[in-house]
Amino acid sequence: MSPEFQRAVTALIAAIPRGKVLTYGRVAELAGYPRHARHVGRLLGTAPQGALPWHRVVGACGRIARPGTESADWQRALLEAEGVTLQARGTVDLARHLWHPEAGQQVGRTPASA
DNA sequence: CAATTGACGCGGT
DNA sequence: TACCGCGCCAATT
Repeated sequence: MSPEFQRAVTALIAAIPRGKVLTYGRVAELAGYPRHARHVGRLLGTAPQGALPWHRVVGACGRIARPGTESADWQRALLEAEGVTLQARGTVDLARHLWHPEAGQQVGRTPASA
């Protein structure tokens, strides 16, 4: 995993607005590394906790990762605290809170040659 | 060097 | 709707 990947992903997640969320796959894709959804998860797992709003990253269908763990419960609490409407199953309503990054806000792979 | 795992994702049964 | 399997890409053992 190149440090660039980590930089792009962490920066991207850190850029997620409050009350919005992104899916692992989306983060990887926006960071410039499609199919690297798992690596995003791995990165968050290895990344220092409290360093970035990892709670704004959810599964493909708005599902919270590792259900049953304290982390999952904590994540839900954080999301609700941000005003994120959770569906009955405890999943995030992506239709309402999926972050739609605007062009120019791309954090990963900064076009230095632009 | 080969096998297994992992904060994932999608399709099939 | 719930459960199972396969694909992905790197890291670890």
